[in-house]
Amino acid sequence: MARLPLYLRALSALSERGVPTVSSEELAAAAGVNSAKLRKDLSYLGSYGTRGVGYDVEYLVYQISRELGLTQDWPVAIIGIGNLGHALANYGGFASRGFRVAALLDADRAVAGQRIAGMVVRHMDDLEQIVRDDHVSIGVITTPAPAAQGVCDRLVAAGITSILNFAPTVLSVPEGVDVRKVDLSIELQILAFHEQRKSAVDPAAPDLPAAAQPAASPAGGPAGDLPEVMPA
Amino acid sequence: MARLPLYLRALSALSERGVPTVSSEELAAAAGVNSAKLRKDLSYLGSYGTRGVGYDVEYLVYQISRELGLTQDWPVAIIGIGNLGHALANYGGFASRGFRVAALLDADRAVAGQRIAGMVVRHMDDLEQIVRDDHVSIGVITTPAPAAQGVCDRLVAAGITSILNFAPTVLSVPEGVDVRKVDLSIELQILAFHEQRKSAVDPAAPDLPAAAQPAASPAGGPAGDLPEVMPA
DNA sequence: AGGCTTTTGTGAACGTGTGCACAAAGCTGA
DNA sequence: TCAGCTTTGTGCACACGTTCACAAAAGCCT
Repeated sequence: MARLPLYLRALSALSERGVPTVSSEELAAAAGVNSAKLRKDLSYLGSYGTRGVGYDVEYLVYQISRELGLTQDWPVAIIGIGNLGHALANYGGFASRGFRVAALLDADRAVAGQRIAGMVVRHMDDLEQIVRDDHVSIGVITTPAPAAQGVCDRLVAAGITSILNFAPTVLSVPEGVDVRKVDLSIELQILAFHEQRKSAVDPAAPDLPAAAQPAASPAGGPAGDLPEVMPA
Repeated sequence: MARLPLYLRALSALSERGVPTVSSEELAAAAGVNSAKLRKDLSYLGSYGTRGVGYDVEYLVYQISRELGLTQDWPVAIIGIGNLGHALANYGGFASRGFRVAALLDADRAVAGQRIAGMVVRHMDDLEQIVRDDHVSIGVITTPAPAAQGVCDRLVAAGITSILNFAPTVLSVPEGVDVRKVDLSIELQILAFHEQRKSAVDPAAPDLPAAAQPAASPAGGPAGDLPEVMPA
């Protein structure tokens, strides 16, 4: 389940405060979910609670860590050392939970060779060798969108089956390869959508702005030209 | 719907290539979804397709942009100018679609005053004033986790009702405020989970490691001490 | 020892989202 | 004008995730 990491984080916080046991109600509140859902999720791992008492925090932390595979470490390669790749390389959150940044790669030979976060950036040419030698199991793509699919293909060909994609593209991968995507502009657009709904009292935008009539569409127009219609 | 931004991106790409119309089948493939689902999503906006032909690309781009509220621009404030905040400030993906970084803020007076991405970083003390004067409608939290809830509360008090949270915490907000979260380590943990499942042939970790027996738990232990059990 | 309280684990109802399949609609060409 | 082809829009069934509600279990207090 995709909620286990959330529970794990809440449990870790409790653990640091020295709390020995926690009820499903408390833990659910901390994770922001329904308590019945939480119990069902945990029961999927086995019966690790004690009725009338709750769950043993330390024990549950271990069980979830094990289920998530965090008892081993996962070497991660970051491909594309631009703004975001740079930030991720320096991000402390990786190492804290079983993830280790094993390699940084970039297609630009001016970037390759630089030291970032204590590591030397390698060139894309070495991708296959690095993946093999360092047993990299997870690839993080932080390249520009046009390069993402090509990088993805090379990662898959090199044997990687888990990819975290920050590039704003839909990656196509063969069966058996997991891709998760993080897309900032999509998140913002969803927020904008809801924000607009809240202030829906304003005069609604016209359904058929002259600039966007479907009839006689310019067809070949080099586009990018969003109609600049700005409702009042 | 949360898929509209995906469609919009695919449509924009088609638009740039000068494609005049597109069928639900093609667009669905580009967005990586089922064609029936796509048609249903689009029909929710109204009947903008032509049977036997497909959808007019430019027209649909406009309709979706309007639905998402992208025909107006949304001033965004980034709070917490660390690695990630720095990267986001320089990220071009914001401006490209109706979003404008209106302000950068940080609690550290050594950071406030610096110029980043052509803007002067302001101090947190000015948050309320900045939100009011610049009509900021979306707050992006890139602070460390412990500071996130406090920042969130101040944003909400200042009148912001949409928050994009990068800090690894569950934010609690009053009714009517939308929070979306982007959590790198959760994404990685989900990948690790599936990765472990794939290689599930390895000798399973023990169910009851001595280090994590629930009986006689150390209780007050200052935790953070994940059992260091590493199966084999 | 036995009843009372607390809390888990889960059966069952509910709601939502997904995908199939097909009729209606529009275009094209003769 | 009309037949035939293409593609949308949607009714329907299904599967999944969510939530309620409660019985069984465990601890505690008298």
